[in-house]
Amino acid sequence: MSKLEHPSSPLKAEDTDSFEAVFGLPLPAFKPHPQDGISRHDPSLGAPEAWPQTPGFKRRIAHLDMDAFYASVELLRYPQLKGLPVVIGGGKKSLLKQLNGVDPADWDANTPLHQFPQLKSYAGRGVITTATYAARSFGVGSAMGLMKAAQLCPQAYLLPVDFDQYRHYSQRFKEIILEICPVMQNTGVDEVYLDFTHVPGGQRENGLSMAKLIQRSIFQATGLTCSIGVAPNKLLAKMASEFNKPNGISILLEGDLQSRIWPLPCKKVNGIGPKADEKLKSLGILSIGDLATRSLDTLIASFGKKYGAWLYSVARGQDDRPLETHSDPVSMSRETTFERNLLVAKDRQELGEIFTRLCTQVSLDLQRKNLKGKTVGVKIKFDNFKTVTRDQTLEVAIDQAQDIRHTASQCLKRIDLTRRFRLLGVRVSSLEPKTLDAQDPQASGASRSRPVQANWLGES
DNA sequence: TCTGGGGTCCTAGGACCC
DNA sequence: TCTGGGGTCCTAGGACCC
Repeated sequence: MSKLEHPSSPLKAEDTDSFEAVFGLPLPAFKPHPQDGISRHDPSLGAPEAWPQTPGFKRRIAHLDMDAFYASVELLRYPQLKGLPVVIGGGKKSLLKQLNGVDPADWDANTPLHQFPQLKSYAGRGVITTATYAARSFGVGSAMGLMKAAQLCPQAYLLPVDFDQYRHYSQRFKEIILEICPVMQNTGVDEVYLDFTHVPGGQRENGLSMAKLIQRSIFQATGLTCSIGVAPNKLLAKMASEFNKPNGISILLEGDLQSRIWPLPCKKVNGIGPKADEKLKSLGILSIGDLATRSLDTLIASFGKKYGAWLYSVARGQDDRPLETHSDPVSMSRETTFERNLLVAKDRQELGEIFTRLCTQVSLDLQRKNLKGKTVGVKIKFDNFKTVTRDQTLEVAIDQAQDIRHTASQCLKRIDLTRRFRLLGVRVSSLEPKTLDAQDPQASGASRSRPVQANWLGES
């Protein structure tokens, strides 16, 4: 932190002069901050959608990733757990409550350690969502079953997920960022892409100054740390943000491709998952450098036209995707894994209640976002983990729970349910904004035309 | 006592239309 | 009477991401 240029050093002339030369405007949306004199974005003047591609400007794209976000937020609330192994788990709240008789709602910064449940006293389904770094050193991590984690680290404390809290901190750190760099792409609660290219000071030290400023501003405002990678594009920035975790910054230049990217295993690329990685390995391609030795034709022959061509460009560090500063939701869904596998013939009542609850939740989610959708679908995961989906598209978009439930039960009828299953899900897609015109007769059309008949659960 | 929940995007076949 | 060829929409499944 000793070499910080911000906030004390004045803005250099080149930062603004070139901006003015390009836009013919004196930095309309930026003005010096009264405290440090650094130009900050003024939200009241509106944010640009994206920077223009400008010859002479080095594209400087950052990827910012909060460190162990959920777990770190929990540690802010329960500092007595700091330094100890803690996992945030998908266990049901009621289960956690049973473990030691203390309701998580009653925890606070003074709760003694013995009132937090530990993995060793947990029995049931569920996986880890996030683990603190102390817990990760035992080999436990995201997506691992809680029971398996209990074997590796029985003394780890187990906390329930609290999405409201995470969303709150998510908004907070993104507000901080937007004050400094207004071109931001949301890619989840705990990470964003940023475009420093034309932000005043964004080119300084190839983006290091700006990354430091953002990192420190977030820490001062929230007490949370993050890691930032800055590179010529999103592909490389994403990888760079992992180089120096936690609380690190990595700056990647064009010339660093061979030395810093090629040695990495293919799996590190955002978009190469377990399946593709297996296939690459079977072809003798272990590292990104290996990938770069293969011809375009070879890769297309093995992976298809689109994915093969994408792999070819990935190996060369090429990626010209712009940041997407807006996105409309495509679908909304709710699903749940039961505490035990259920059978329609035996568990009709329980399934009916779960089904209704899922439809109601999706309906409320849609209404909260002022959306409705034309396609309704269901998902079943059987006891053997085979997943099937069915969906149906309606003439009119809907958002009411009973309409969703009616269409979803039509879908369920098309699935053979003589086998036990572990998960039920309900989804609405083909979303469109809800018209605010209350007079619209179509708004309740689906409900009106709904035939009254027994559905798959034998209810009316 | 294996294996969550909420998403996005892609593919591929069939229906249907011009 | 051989295989015409676009285009779009719908559906099911699957890979991948956080």
